[in-house]
Amino acid sequence: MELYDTYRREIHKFIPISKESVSLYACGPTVYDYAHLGNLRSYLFVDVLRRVLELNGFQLNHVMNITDVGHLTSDADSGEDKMEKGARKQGKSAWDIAKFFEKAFFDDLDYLGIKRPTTICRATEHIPEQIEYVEILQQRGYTYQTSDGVYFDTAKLPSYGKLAKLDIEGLQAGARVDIGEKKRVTDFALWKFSPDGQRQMQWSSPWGEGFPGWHIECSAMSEKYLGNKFDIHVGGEDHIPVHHSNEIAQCEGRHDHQPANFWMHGYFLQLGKEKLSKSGKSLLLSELINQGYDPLAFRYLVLTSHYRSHLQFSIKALDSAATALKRLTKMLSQWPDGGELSVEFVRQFMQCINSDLKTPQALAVLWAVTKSALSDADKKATILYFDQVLALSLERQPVVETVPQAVLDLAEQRQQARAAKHWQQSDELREQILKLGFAVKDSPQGCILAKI
RNA sequence: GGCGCGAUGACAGAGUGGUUAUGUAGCGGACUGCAACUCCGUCCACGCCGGUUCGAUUCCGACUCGCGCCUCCA
Repeated sequence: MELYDTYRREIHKFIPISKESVSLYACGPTVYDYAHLGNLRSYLFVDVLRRVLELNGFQLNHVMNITDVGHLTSDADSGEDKMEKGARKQGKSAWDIAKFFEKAFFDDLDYLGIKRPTTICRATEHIPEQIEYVEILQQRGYTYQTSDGVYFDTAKLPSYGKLAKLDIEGLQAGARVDIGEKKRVTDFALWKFSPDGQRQMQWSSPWGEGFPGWHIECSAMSEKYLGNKFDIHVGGEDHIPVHHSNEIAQCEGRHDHQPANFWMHGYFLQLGKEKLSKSGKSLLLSELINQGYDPLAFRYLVLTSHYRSHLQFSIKALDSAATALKRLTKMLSQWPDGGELSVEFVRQFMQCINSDLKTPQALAVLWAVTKSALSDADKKATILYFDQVLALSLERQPVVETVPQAVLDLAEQRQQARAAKHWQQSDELREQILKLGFAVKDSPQGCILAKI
């Protein structure tokens, strides 16, 4: 299979380091708030990647971090701590906040059919590893200290910023934030001293009481669980210029090479003209579920676009995805089991997904199967094979609704009216049933009631 | 201000130097008491101006517009 590597800006054949398993590190959430739909798109991308690798026969060693340390509100290493701010707002401890939003995050992943990583690691549970990492960088001469922390000296690394094609001079000139005591705009904190007053989260270190910088946790934990060279590192596109550039710098500072063979990035979901963000506009999966949407309709919508292009979210687009998904599950539920895979369609499907995860084309293959000359049983078997990657739960039976007695009574009355050809009365009864939230569909076997 | 990316039909979104996905919506028809569902058929596109070419939506250049990052962010 072939995957796009941001570092080389090219598609390359994927060859794992070990035949035993694929090592995959995914940047996880900072758990100080709910994940919005944009965040979730990124985890859907990782899930598709993982399922495609698995369908190709690879075992996965999938590690994801949970950033439960506060850090600061800006990459300029200044401003207020997000976690502590959230804690103060809600009157809870920073630790409680982290635990609460971590659970909410995994609930969302479950709704979307996203597989859990094989290893989940929390930043607060790996403080010694992070301190050790900084110590080694210090010994190797890549750090300097200011009044508020220990910083990585990016000037010591000629290759700094290659991933993002950063123009250091340009950044320096165009910087919109005060760089404080930092020597260079791209320098970043490895360890921060506790500011005035006590923080809820702080630890002792060779440099004093404080807390780790944002980027060091990923370097320390990926190395602990996957070694200093692993197969794939994934994250959102926003991580390219800062977070991942800094992770590479840290690894090069310690090992003289960058940590991953492939860097893959999921692109943003956009809401109209506005970008989703945690501080500004946000849209939650739980809101859609409360409005009656199947969460997997969102998954379908995400699959209709390629992970490396922006996706314009709208309720209209979600509706069209929901309709398409409903039609598919309905079709599948009416087809018999026991069919055989279509070798040709499976080949086409694999060709799509193995070519840098082309899920839009893969869905087109799926629809081609539904319209093909195959038997219904073979169509079903083939499509369910695809569903190992799509994970749209296409095999589920349509939900059996509990219909209130009042609705059943009205439906019975309507049947009688229809039998008597009292069409006007029949239509009025249908209106009444509709107001109670049920649609009426007549069939030769009687009428079918479906919740709207 | 600096760096990068993109402009495809009503919407979302693929792809391609000539045969122009896919889904939803629309339209026409079948079915239905009327609908819904389903089925059959069908319309609509490649921002603008030049260039290369037998031929460009696809390649190159300018322009216009939009977006992302350089604050938080997936």
